[in-house]
Amino acid sequence: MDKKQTVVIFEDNRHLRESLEFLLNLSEDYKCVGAYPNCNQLAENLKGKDCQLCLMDIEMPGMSGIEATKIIKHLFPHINVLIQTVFSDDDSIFQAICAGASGYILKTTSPEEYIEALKDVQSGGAPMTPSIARRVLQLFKVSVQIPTNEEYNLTEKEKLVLQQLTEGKSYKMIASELSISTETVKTHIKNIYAKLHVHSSTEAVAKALQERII
Amino acid sequence: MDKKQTVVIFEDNRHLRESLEFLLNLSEDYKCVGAYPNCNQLAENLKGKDCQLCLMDIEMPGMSGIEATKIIKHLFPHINVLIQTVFSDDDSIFQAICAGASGYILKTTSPEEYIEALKDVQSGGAPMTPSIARRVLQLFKVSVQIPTNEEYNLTEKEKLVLQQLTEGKSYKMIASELSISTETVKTHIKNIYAKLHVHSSTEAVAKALQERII
DNA sequence: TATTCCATCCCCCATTTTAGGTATTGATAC
DNA sequence: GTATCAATACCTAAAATGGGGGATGGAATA
Repeated sequence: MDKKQTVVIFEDNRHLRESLEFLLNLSEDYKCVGAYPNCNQLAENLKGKDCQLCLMDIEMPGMSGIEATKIIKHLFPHINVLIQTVFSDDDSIFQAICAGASGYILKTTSPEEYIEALKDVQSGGAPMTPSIARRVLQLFKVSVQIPTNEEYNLTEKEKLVLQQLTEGKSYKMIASELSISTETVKTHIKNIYAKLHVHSSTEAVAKALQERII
Repeated sequence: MDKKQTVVIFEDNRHLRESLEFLLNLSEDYKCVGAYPNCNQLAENLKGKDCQLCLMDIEMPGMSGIEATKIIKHLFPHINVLIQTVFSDDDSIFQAICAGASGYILKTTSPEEYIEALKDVQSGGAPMTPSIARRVLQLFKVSVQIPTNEEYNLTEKEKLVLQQLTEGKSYKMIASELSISTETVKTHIKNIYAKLHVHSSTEAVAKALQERII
């Protein structure tokens, strides 16, 4: 790395804030270009600073670190936000991550690990504790998992037809796509409706997409 | 914790496998109830073992640890799978996590950290490195974010109607739901079609659900 | 061999949806 | 004070869809 990474600190505890500033400026790879006790002038504080990384406290008077993170990621998407907090409060850290934070560290962390976490973020990592990671994983699984709703016993052709339906195609288009007559498409769709217990294409598409039957 | 946690090991390197078994049986909290060099008799190996945790190598002759993880999570969803690997190969670890793994550790990890990771998993955590965590985060954001497809300029009423449409309702049902005439519903839907550039309800529903316009 | 299941096609008929319009009201903007 | 737009509603006609049948050949299965 050629140049020092620029860091801005938001931390209401003066002692900690100044310690961090000191620590960063001591290091070879980082320099602190701003340190503030709250986020009430967030935008002005960051404007024109060429800031690459934010150290963000969660609990601060006025705007919370989570709100601030959202705003930063909206105004300056390139800035990585690293949350720092006293207690490992899963819920607020989780919220912070959802708000766009790149990771978090405990304030009880040793100076070496602090710098380590900064490097993790810089190299594209997202430092977080296992319990946070698990929560993220679970959320992720919820939205990605295939809920094994293959229980409708659709045949291969029926799945194909349903697939086409979810792409918004009409009977005619499906027919030509699958090289069968529209009457056959109709028969398949009738059977699909019976199996899914629906009575219209919109219902079928909604069910297929929401339960990922496709 | 009252009883020892039961662990099964899948690891093709005999030396490592036996070391792990030894390490686990030495510990206060774990006992190894099986250790196998591959996953070719996976189901039989786990059946009737009351196994709570699996240590799973990724690279093994025959079935890979990722395949094995999928099968385990399908057959025995309660079992937590902890991936162990020599190199921090982001991609396969990521795949393993998608397959349902609860975390992973490097084989170079010290015995203390090994036990630490096991405890993390047991207490609901998901040990992983920052780089993996970042990838999971990114994927998570991709699947959760609202892709700002508010660019269709739907009015409030139109969004409402579209919402109902995605629930599979007919014009009549929407009309009575929103206490307007079906003719008005029709008008709204015509406008929706024009704005989304679609020509049927299935297309509209597909677009709405896939792009999360709802 | 008989039976069952799947994929294919056809018919009829009622209902729903789509595609053109037009029109009124109220609110907001210029 | 006029223009614009959202929301409301109606009309007509064409097109698509849904629900009820029935029929055939082929493959798998009992």
